Amino acid sequence: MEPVNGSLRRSILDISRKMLVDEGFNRISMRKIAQKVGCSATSIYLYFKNKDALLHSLIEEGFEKLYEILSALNHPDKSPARKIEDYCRAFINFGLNNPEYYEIMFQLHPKHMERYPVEKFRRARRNTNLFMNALQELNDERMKSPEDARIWANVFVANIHGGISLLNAGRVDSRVEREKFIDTLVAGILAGSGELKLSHQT
Amino acid sequence: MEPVNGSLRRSILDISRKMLVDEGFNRISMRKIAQKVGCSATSIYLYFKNKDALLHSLIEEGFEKLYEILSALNHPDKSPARKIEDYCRAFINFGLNNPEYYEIMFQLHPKHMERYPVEKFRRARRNTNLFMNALQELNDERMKSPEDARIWANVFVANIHGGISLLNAGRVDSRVEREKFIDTLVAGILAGSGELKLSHQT
DNA sequence: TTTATTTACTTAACACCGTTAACCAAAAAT
DNA sequence: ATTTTTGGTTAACGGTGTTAAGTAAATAAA
Repeated sequence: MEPVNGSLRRSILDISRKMLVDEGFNRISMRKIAQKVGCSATSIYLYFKNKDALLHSLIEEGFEKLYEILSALNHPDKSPARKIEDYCRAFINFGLNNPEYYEIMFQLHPKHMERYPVEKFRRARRNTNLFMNALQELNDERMKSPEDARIWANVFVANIHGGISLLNAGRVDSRVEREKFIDTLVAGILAGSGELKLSHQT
Repeated sequence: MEPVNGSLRRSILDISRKMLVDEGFNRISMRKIAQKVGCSATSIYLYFKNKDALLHSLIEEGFEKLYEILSALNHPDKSPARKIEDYCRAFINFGLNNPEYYEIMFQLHPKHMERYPVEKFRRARRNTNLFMNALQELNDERMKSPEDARIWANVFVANIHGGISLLNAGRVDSRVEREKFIDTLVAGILAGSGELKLSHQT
């Protein structure tokens, strides 16, 4: 059975992406991908070294997608404080709206990331760098040095990640309203780094 | 081959716990457990409904262990602010020192948690409740209602979890010193909820 | 004391999984 | 016309969680 599309590699990626979004990461198998693509399971190995390498392509797509969203918020005539809050909320929305993408981007076991190419890691870091740049623009006394801004940027991402992770895992107390949790999470993140405040009170 | 210990269930749990700590969650298999225990793989099903149920016992152990650590810090003549910081640091240490336990407690895919007993969930929540109680003791204006304290307690745990998760996954920028990251994380968490400050500046 | 039943386990098997080795037909190059 | 490369295939290995059926020993009932 020939793939409709002449490029088998492209078909494999398209089907894998769809299966990831529809059924989730842990329901994907080489044989199931192959069956949907219309080729043998081993043909996938002609274009991807192994299952992890295939996954890495999807992970990269995820980080690119996130970066598209975040970098679009980086408008010159926006205050750095506002940028940071926008980044936070957009990041959270991305994580909640794309839980399967988010899982492989941030929750995948380190074992599967050992061979993630350095260059892809570098590109993924651009997302954290957006936070870092905005934090430096703040001219806050705690963020004077780039090193401090880098630390805080990583802490911001960690805090956001923690919220998304617990929400997606259903581990936030069910008596806590989702929206209030998110608002409080963002408020806490912003306040944590100095004098940042929510742009609109709830 | 008889298990040394007359209670097979106990032996299975002991071996599973050791394999979890030594080799990690995803290297555990029913057959490998059985081989080490000295019984057949299917014998495990006499005492645990399936692999998830076995895992749930270990998860529960993890939450009990964490609660022992945290509740020991809940001394009456300690300021609530100090309690909260101690909780944060002890929580983080637990996560970093017991990454395999932490993984199944907080990172396990929801699919594997669907049948986690409600009663065990309730016991696991005692950890968040420690934060909640301390936050209420603060008498901060933002924490007046128990509802607000509950939200903030969940946000605190989310922030802590985010840090542990990224550290254990090796996803914190390698140029950021581990200790500084943790200090900044804790400082951010404490500052986020109001006027809390680190007990000792770094 | 003999028979029946329960207890505590085992072996065999099913339907999957990622991955490798060996093979093969058609296209391209020599 | 013959060799080589391209782009796939099938078969197989050693694993996985789980279920069904069988079995030997201990216990209970007759």
